[in-house]
Amino acid sequence: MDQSSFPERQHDHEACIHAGMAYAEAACARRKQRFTANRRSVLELLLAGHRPLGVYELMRQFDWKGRRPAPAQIYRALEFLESIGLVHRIESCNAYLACNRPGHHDSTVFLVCEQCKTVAEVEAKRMRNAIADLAGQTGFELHSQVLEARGLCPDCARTSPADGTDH
Amino acid sequence: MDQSSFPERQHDHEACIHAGMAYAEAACARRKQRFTANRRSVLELLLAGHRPLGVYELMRQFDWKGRRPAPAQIYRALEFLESIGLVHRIESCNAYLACNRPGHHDSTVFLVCEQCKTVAEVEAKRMRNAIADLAGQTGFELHSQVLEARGLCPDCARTSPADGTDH
DNA sequence: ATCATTCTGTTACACTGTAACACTAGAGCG
DNA sequence: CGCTCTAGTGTTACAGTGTAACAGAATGAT
Repeated sequence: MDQSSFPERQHDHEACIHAGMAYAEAACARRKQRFTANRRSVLELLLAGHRPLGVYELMRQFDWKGRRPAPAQIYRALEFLESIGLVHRIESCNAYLACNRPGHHDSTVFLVCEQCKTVAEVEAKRMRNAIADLAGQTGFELHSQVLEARGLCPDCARTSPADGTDH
Repeated sequence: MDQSSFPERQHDHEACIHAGMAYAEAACARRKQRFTANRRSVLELLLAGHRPLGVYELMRQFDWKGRRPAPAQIYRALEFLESIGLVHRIESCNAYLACNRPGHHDSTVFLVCEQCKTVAEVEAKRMRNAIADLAGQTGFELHSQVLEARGLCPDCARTSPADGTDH
């Protein structure tokens, strides 16, 4: 139930969790970095949540022998996971999302639903290139791009019509 | 001194402050809203700062009979100024910027310098349209877009070369 | 075993943002 | 003019976001 036509709902969630974990293991092995329990837990929570999670949300969900980790703990894991391209910060939410297209991390626009908070990642390499060109023309040395669209996913748009009175 | 070729440094700062204030007066008159002392002060600070300012920065600069306003005070003014299109929140900085092209508010990409924190606003209507198309294709109901490029402005790029060892 | 490095656990603090409530200033009206 | 209604203010209090710093544990290299 609760399936729809919006991209990020059409997938096998279990499979995508496994794929994410496997990608992380591989990326760590390749770079000779450690995939520690801390990092593993945070990634698991993000993959399972499947939407942007704030740091306090992560802290609360972090089942850790009864105690709760401090923010720094979470931030370290997030920073690491971002560095290997598995997690994305959604700036307009102050929250973090497990990337479901690891590796394509840098050619994506995020469509953020303001109601149900789901995020779709859509291919947008051309847009990224266009911005790189724009920047280049002014002599700006581009490091990274933040491309986020905010609105309502198809499901929520249907449920709460924008404005009935558009006559 | 300190002039350069990057777009947002080529302007008469005094004139742009006056233009901003005048625009605000006009917009308020048109909408029958009040341009109160609180709102005026915040806008003046942002226009004078000419780069994104955080709320605490604004609070500290707010000269207010010796006392300091609470955050809510500032947020209210910011919310109002955003609503009339004179101020933009830069998501990737958690900070606010007085728009130097009031009215063109929605057809812009922000180039944020990670070193000196200046922000250039460059015309990008086509990019906005492209994203609107992308969203439309998936059935996403678009409300707003966050388009920010991060990197080094030409001045800072010159000062701190990206990487000498690029042979 | 030792040493250096990386990561963890922790404290403490600064910044960002919101809820709630009593109060004040203006606008509209009799 | 005074009354009332509303928008905006001044304030307290708190929740969430993010970083600095440091001691100690775990790992990897020799």
